[in-house]
Amino acid sequence: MSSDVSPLTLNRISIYLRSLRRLQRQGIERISSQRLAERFHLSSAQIRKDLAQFGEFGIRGVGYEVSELIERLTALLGLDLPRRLIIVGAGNLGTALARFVGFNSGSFEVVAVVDSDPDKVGERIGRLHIRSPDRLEETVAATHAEIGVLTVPAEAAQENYDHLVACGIQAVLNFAPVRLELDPRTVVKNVDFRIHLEELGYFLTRTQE
Amino acid sequence: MSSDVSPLTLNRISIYLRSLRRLQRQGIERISSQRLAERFHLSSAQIRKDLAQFGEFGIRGVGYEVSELIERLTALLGLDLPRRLIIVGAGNLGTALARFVGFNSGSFEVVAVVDSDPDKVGERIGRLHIRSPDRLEETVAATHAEIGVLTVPAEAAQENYDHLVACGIQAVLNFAPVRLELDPRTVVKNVDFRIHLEELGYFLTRTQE
DNA sequence: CCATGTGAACAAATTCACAGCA
DNA sequence: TGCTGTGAATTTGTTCACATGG
Repeated sequence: MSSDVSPLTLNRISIYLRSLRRLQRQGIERISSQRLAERFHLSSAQIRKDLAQFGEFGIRGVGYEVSELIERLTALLGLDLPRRLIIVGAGNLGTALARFVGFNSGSFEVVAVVDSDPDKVGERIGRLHIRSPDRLEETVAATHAEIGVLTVPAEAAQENYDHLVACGIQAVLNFAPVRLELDPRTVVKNVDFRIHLEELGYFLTRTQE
Repeated sequence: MSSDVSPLTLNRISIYLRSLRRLQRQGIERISSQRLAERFHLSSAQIRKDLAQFGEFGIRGVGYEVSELIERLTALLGLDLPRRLIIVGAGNLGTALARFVGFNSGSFEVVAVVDSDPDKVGERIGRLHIRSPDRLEETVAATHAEIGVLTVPAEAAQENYDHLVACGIQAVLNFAPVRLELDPRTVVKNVDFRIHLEELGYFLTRTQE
């Protein structure tokens, strides 16, 4: 289908959805793009443009039905289906993410943690046992994991990514500070803390001197 | 100064720097934008455009001197100065980040961890004790922390941000899934895992049906 | 009448392509 | 000669402003 939606738009859709859920909790049933924008520091024109890409969700002269819009956006992002995560790399970050609420809420759930260190294999993180990557394919198949989370050191990132791809994983969230060489059949989102820190550093040098 | 550099450019500068350091470790002394682009899947024209914003770093007909370019970019990002981080929120994520290598390498260092839970105050994370936010101003002053890292729940993010700002923090890395209402004297970078997961979810729904 | 949905205007970012210098 | 540095062309993203329809 029309898979050519800009990632910027998609990010904003996530934000709209989150905002709408808040409104819903507050019992608000209808909202205009104008008021939604004011409430959450967004742009009303952009809200309309973004939404219009996916259909006519609003009622002219009235606004949007909160619950209906939530449903539509939820379906759009596939949040009505469960998404199972497999974490590769049980260091500080991997371990924390395995327990992290954001990774275990809504439709997302961590179903497996893998680490190549034999000393770690067998250890427990919450209710999960750390597994060896030797049987990654089996693990992926058994748990129906769809999203791989890479929390290995930079040097090991590419091989682990390749391994995940070989096991049928199509979506990867990469925390290793490397540009991976990508298989075209996958999507990868990079989360790179150091880049953010360095950006903040740049700002601090500008303001301090 | 010319503080109006796009964040996109700045992100790429970080990536160039990282790539150059790798080349340096491999003993490469000179590189052209062309070969740098090939090696790390970048765009050569963009490399030149990005660098040219900050001066004439290259030699026509030859390329760039790796070590010199590293020096210049390091200074540009202020990575020649130490940057101290204070982590606010000692949950799973905050605790992991306090120990995370990426947050304790190069010029970055975690110098304090703060949590409002009295049961946590006094506990140790590595060589740091968790402190109470009551004396945040003192803590910031004593540790010379410059960058605040927000790892508190969404509901608590705004107040903790405001508190950091009141204590003189100008740069914040926000992990809470909220759009903060910003003080204009600060820069904030948001890291929002859920947005990334939802983007991946969108892709999976497109390819699976 | 009022807020959506949208073409048209504008702005930002990227890519192209080449003049100019080592 | 061969690369950088850079205007010009193009693509992408955002904002404006209004015709359209509930």
